[in-house]
Order: sequence, then structure tokens, then C-alpha cells
Amino acid sequence: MTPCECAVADCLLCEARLLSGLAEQQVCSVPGLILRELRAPGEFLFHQGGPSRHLYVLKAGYVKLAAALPDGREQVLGIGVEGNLLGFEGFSQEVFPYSAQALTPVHVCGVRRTDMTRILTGNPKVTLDVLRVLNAELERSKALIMDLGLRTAPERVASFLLSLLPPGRTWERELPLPLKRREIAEMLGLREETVSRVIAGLRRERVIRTRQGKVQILDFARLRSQAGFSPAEVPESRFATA
Amino acid sequence: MTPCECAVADCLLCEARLLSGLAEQQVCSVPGLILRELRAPGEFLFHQGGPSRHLYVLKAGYVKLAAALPDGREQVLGIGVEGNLLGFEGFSQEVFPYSAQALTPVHVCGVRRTDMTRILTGNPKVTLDVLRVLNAELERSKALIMDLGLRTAPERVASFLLSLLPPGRTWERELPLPLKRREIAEMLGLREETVSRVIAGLRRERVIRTRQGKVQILDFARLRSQAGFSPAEVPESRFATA
DNA sequence: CGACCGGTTGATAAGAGTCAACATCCGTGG
DNA sequence: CCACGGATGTTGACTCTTATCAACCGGTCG
Repeated sequence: MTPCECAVADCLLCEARLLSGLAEQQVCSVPGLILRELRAPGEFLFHQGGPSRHLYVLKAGYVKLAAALPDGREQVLGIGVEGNLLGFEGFSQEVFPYSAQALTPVHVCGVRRTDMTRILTGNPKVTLDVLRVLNAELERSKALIMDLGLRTAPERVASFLLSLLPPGRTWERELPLPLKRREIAEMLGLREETVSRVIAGLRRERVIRTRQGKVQILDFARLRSQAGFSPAEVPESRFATA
Repeated sequence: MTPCECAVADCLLCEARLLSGLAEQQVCSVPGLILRELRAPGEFLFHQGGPSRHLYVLKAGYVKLAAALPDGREQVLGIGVEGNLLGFEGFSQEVFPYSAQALTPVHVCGVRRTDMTRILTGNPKVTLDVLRVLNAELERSKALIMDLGLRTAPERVASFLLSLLPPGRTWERELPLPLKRREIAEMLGLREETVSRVIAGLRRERVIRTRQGKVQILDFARLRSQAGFSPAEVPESRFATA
């Protein structure tokens, strides 16, 4: 019953038990089951098309999830944050349908797919948690679909900026923005130049302030109205889920 | 152990057992647990923003899943087909984040959310199945994101048409197309007129043939190349999952 | 028959993409 | 410590795709 050595609270995996040898023990303490990995910015956790032998739980850092078309066009499908499951689609498939690349120093726990199946079947509670996490991910995907399908460029950028806000907290603070213009564009189905222009506009209008990998929202109301949300509507955070 | 009265093979729910009173019995045979519903085309299974008291398993028919922005713009998020879970996001939320509307006569089984939790905790196997279905849905969402984020109008339409193909089967046959031009447009982030023009073009070029709620693919290779898929790549069916 | 709905087509406008130049930031090495 | 070089970000001029507005066709159903 020693707490998991990685010492992250509420970890899906750490909560799970596994019958190994004689006794039920915490998953984390079964030797060789969980591999803890550290990745530097730019490094890949896995590649689109590569064999999906592991699933990951993201413990710390930001990860870019992206898929490319054969001609090279790339779409950022989402940003993984602390607590997210990565490569879970590998659970029912042989190859990863997209790549995961560290944006910041990243800390993950990896589990072999086969082990994960065992863990899941033996831990209904964990499975329910996984269900919830997956559901949340589906939500985020649908939100991105809404952005791409029916918002204009300025609306998409505004919506994106709002999605940087952590759930409960209101704006005020300076927020980390681990994506380059290029990557924001690839996420929003726009071009780098367009994103730059829109952001420049927002800056001119004193709606936001940008500073080197950080953004500060100065006029929350205006940003929200520009994003096309209803006055009351609080856009669920699609980014900082942590 | 009487087979489920709805007589659909491989139904997630029917496979599940539930401890009710004294004995474990099939979920379907517990009176009052499953409500079977029949909906006419145009009718809603549930509304965006409405309270999510039930989850549904779609047994037969097509269902349109769509969400609207406060200003009325509507995005079709996907098409539900036989075997799909509907309103499952309600599992972790109080209100449905989108609406579900029958496109054809539709047959669903509904379960109260609270009952579903009980079913899931007691049936690890079912939970794994649900996981897989949810995963598949995530895939479909990501595929739509790819369409919206980096394909042009003609590419989107081609990609959409290919997504009508059932998984294993090759083209040849005439395929059902339960969506109006308007709805295709709402799904692809385009306008009715644009979809119409692109389809007209494909028809002129003898790539497809259209006839009253049906499409026939005449030139599979050309359609696939127009969609921007790699030569080998078979686009996973995002539509007729059944 | 006439109204309505879904679909098609045309002319024009607007939004975003493209290409190209330039500005900034930052790390590196002299 | 400063100067250079590459990567990132900004801005401008022009182009092209797709949206918009409008008319029209063909079927269906009162």
C-alpha cells in the first residue's frame, strides 16, 4: 500500500489493482508493468501509423496530437494535458491514427496494451474512469468540430483563446500558450498569417496581450462575444483540463 | 435465458446481466429497465441543452447528431447508425451537448442513466465494449476534424461520399444517402449550393450517379484521389458502421 | 392548379490563402 | 559582451475559393 512512487494524485492507473502472483497490489508497484518516461520538447511519444503497443497516461507537460494527410498537410487534433490518456485508440487498433509530440518537457506513464486490458477487466471502477476521460475527449473533439465547421477565422481564434482558460478560474492571470502560430493555425484550419493577423487585431483592440509563449486576456466579454458564444455560455475548457 | 425480445444480435445491452431481486438475469428481461422506442423521421430522440436522463442504443435507422450555435448556425456532428450509442456524453453530464433527430424510422433502446451505471459496474465485459464503441466514435470525430480542418470543398464532398461505403464491401452497389444537400453541407462546413455544385461536377464527370436519396459510385479510384487519400488508404467508414 | 420543398445554376462579393518582404526574438559562438 | 544566423512572427498586395443572393426547375401534395 505504499503510495505510487510517481506521487501524482488521482492517477487512473495508480488507483488500479492487479492480481500478480499471490496478492492484489497497486498497479504501480508491479515491477515492469508501468514504464515511466520523460520526453524533451519536440520528441515524439508515438507516430501516426506506428504500431500501438502502449497506452500512456500524461502526468505532466503538454503534448500535441496531430495527423497528416499523405500530401503533408497536417491537422492538430488536440492538445494533451495532465491527466489525459494518450494513444488510447490504440486500444482497439493496431496502429496509431495520429502522432503525439511533446511541446514541453513531458512526463508519462506507459502501459502495454495487453496489460491495460487486464487492468481494465479487473478494475471496473478504473474502467468507468476511463469511460469518463474518453467522454471528455469526445466533447473536446466535438467542440473543435464546431469551431472548424461553422466559425470564421476571428471566431475560431477567439474560441481557441478562451479554451486556454482553466475550468473554474476566471481570466486575470497570464496563461501559458505552448503553441506556435503555425500550430494554432494547424489546429484551427487556418494559415499562420491569418492567425497572426487576427491576434494582431485583438492586441490592437486591447482585448488581449501576448508575450512570448504567454497570453493575457484583458477583455473577457469582448473575446467571448467575438467567439460567437451566447452571453451566458462558458466555453468548457478544451485545453487545460487539469 | 430467453433471447432478448428485440432480437438484435450482438446488442451491447442485451448481453449484459443485472442482479435484480434474487437472480442475475438478462438486462432486457428486467421489466421496466429498458424502454424500447420507435421514432418517425424528423422526431427528436433528445434535444441539445435538454436534461440527459437516458442513454440510447440505436437498433435500426439513421439519426442525425447536430449542435447549434446561439445565432442559429448548425453543425452536423455525425450520423448515428445501427449499434451506435446515443447520448452517452450524458453519462458524465447533466444536459445533452447536442440533439439527435431521426432521419429515417428509428428504433432505439433507452436506459436510465442511473441504471446504466449499475449495468456497467456489474458487467466489465460490457464496459469494455462500450469503451470500444466510444473509441470508434472518437475516430469518426477525428476523421471529421481532418475533413473540416484541411480539405477543400471538393475534397470534403469526395471524402464524405467515400464514408458512405460499408466497411468490408466495395462500392458497386447503390448506397442510401439519408441526408439532404443542406444537411451534407452542415456536416462539411459548407453551403448547400457548394455541395450541389460539387456533386453536379462529379456527376458530369461520371464519377458518381445520384438518384433520389441514393448514390452510386462509378469511379472509386477517382473519387478517392479527389478526396486526398493516399492510393492504398481505405478511408474507414464513418457512416455505415453497422 | 398552385404552393412548397429540395435541388440546381449563375453573377457577384467577401473571406481567407498565397507569396514575398521585413521585423523580432533568441541562442550560439566569436 | 556583442554580432550573427535561423526560426518565429508580422505585414502588405494580390489571388482564388467559397459564400451570398437570386432566379429557376421539377416533383409532390393538398
